[in-house]
Amino acid sequence: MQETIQNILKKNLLSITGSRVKILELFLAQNGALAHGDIEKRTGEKFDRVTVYRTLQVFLNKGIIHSIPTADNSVLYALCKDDCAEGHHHDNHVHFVCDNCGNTVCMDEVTVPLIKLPNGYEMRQVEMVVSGRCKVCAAGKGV
Amino acid sequence: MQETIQNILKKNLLSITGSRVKILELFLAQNGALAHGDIEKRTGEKFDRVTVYRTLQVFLNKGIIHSIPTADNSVLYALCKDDCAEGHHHDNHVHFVCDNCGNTVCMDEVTVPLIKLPNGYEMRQVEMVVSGRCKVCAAGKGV
DNA sequence: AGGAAGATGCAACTTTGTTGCAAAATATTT
DNA sequence: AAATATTTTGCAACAAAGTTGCATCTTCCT
Repeated sequence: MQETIQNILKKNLLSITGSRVKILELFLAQNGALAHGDIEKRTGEKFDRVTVYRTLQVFLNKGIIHSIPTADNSVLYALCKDDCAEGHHHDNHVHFVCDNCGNTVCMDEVTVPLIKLPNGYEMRQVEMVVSGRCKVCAAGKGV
Repeated sequence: MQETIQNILKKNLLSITGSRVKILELFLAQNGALAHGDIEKRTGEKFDRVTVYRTLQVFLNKGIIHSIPTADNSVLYALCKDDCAEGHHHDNHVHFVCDNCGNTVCMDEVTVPLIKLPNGYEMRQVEMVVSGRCKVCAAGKGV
C-alpha cells in the first residue's frame, strides 16, 4: 500500500510528505467517503488543521479526490477513479448515504442516467445522491 | 398570497409570526431555491440571524421546505410540494443550479429517473442536481 | 383581557474555513 | 553527499458560519 500511495503522488507530480501519505492512507483504508472532520480527527495529532485543508485542496485540484454533495451541509471527499484527470472529473456515478450508519459510498457500478432538460438549459454536471439503508444496515434489520 | 402563507403555517400547527411569514414570502416569490445567505440578506434588517436559522430549522422539520445538496457544498432550501408530509418528502424532481447567475430552480417537469441499486441497498430518497447555464444566461451568451 | 406557551433577540461561544509569513522538510543540482 | 532552490508546514491571527442559554416579548387560547 505504501507503494501505491507513493505512485499516486508521483503520478501527480506531488512531493511525498507526511500529511499527504497519511491522508491517502485514510482514503485507501476507508473505501468510502470521508468528511473533512473525520480526516482532521484522525490526523489532528500529527498535522495542523491548516495542513489538512491545504492537502485536500491539492488533491481536489489534481483530481485525486472529488467532493460529494450532501443535504446536511457537510462536505465529503472520496478517491477518484483512474480516469479522473486534473480539473476534469468523470465521477459519473451515484453516491449513496446511509441514514442509519451515516456512511457514504461511491456506487461505481451505478452510472447517472441521462436526462433531458427543458429547452435553453445547458447541462455541465449532474450529481445524484441516494439515501436509504446500506447493505450492512439493511441486513442487520433491527437496528 | 398572504392567505396562502397563513394556511401553510396553520396547516402545520405553527404560530403566525413575522419571521415565518416573511421567509415564506421569499420562498413563494422566488419560485426556486434559496441559500441560507440569501434569506439572511433579505431579512437581516428585520430579524436576527439566529431567528432565521431557527425558522428554517422548523420549516425543515415540518416538511414545509427541504434542503438540496449542491456540488459546491452550499445548502439550498426550497418549498416542498403539497404531498410532502412531516419527515417524509416526495421531491421527485430535478434541481438546476446556474453556474452563471447562481439561481437554483426546481424543474418540476423533469422527474428523476429510476435507478437500480446493487442488491441489499434500500432506497429512500434520491436527489439529482444539475449544474450548468440556465435558460436566461445561456440566451444572454456573452456574459 | 389575561395567562400559558411559544418565538425572538442578545450575547457569548464553538466550529469551520482562510491568509501571511517564517521555519522546516523535500527535491534538485553539482 | 552537501548546498541550494523549491515546496510544504505550523503558527497566529482572523473571518465566517452556526449554536446555546436566558430574559423579554408575541402569539394564541379561553
